[in-house]
Amino acid sequence: MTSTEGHGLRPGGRSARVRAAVRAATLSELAEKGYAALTVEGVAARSGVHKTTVYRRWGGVEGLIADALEMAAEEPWPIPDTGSVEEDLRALTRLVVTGFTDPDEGPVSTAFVAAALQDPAAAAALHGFFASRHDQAARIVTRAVARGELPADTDPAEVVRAAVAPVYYRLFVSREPVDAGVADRAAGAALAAARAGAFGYRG
Amino acid sequence: MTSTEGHGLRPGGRSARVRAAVRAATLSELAEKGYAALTVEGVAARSGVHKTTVYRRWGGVEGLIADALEMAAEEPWPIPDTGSVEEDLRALTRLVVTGFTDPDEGPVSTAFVAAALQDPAAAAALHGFFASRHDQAARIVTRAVARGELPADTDPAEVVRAAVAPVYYRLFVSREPVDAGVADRAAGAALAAARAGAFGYRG
DNA sequence: ATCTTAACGCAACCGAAGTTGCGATAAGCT
DNA sequence: AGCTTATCGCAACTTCGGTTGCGTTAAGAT
Repeated sequence: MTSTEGHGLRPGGRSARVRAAVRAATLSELAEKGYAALTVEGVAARSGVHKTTVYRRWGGVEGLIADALEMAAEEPWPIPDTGSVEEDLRALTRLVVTGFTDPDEGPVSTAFVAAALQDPAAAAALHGFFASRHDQAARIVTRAVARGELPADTDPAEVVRAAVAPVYYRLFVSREPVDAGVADRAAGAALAAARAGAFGYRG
Repeated sequence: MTSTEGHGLRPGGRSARVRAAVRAATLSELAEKGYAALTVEGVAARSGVHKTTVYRRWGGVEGLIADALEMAAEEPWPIPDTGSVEEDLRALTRLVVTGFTDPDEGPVSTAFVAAALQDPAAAAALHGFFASRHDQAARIVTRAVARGELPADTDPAEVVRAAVAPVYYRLFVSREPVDAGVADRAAGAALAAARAGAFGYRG
């Protein structure tokens, strides 16, 4: 865990290639067939790596997901910085909407949530992923506080959660359609609550 | 679909017994082992019904979930009515928290969300379930509007969504712990936004 | 009471996911 | 270059979820 490539005990040429091939194949399989149809044999066939190797190094489907999640958590996020909290929050919630409705990345993102619901390791990985996202997105709020747009004792991560939560709620719980309008209203509501001081560290 | 028991073509004694036994076994299995471990064979063994019968009438695991969901959607919900929106909303979000963290009903509720993520039929059933819940909970807001506690053009269901969404977000997406405090803050934020007019039908 | 047939039980079968033991390959070290 | 051993490929096996064909039971109608 010291370097970027810190999983295998022998991270040299062959193992690295195997790892990269399996990771890529996992993402492709998820994008095409979704989580329900993700199988070790499918990933093995697509990657050209033998299935026993995949079973040994990743343990199974859950391991593949967890690995892909850790990879996804590392790459940074284009946090908006327009100079206005309102615009920033709207851009943020719209980013979430596209991330889950886009034909390319949508199935993959959805697969992460689905996997977390069935495997503790994937759940832990997802927790880490969103902790990272909260950290990054919180800057939107801290900047707004610095500009005096929001109360000084506002909890940044809490605003972020309130903004994006309704989008996720419709996507995965109530199963209602989501679009840019939903994103905008969610961002607006979170902002209104923040302005009213609802996200202060003391109630 | 005319009567309460409207699925089988021959709803008489035996079929009804089979149906009830399978439904009960499904809920028990979900509560004990969770959705990931839910199998037709397990339900068949526990219910005393042969597995071929279960496969024929329910089609598979997804059908079992969808059936259980429809059953759950029918039973009403103890919507709070304390006379204060703030108290009502808090009670509502707390109801959600206990519904998913309680050792008994928690795994079953979670299973419904998990199943919807993998099967379109379960997703449709879950959508219907929450549409019903929104309808029932909206009364909290309509009463508040009638009392003059909230703006007249407030969208009731939108307030409900905003109140409960952060709880679900932590449960299934960010994987953060939830308790009564989280429930109270989520209700408070939704209320603050509603008072500010963020849930008016016109932006 | 009798008859028709939908619904169920049963046993055998099929296929794919997951496991195991062993031999082959190639990192990484001297 | 040569050696050691972690890692991978391979084939056979096991297990279990799911399917099929057929005989049996009992619901519902006359």
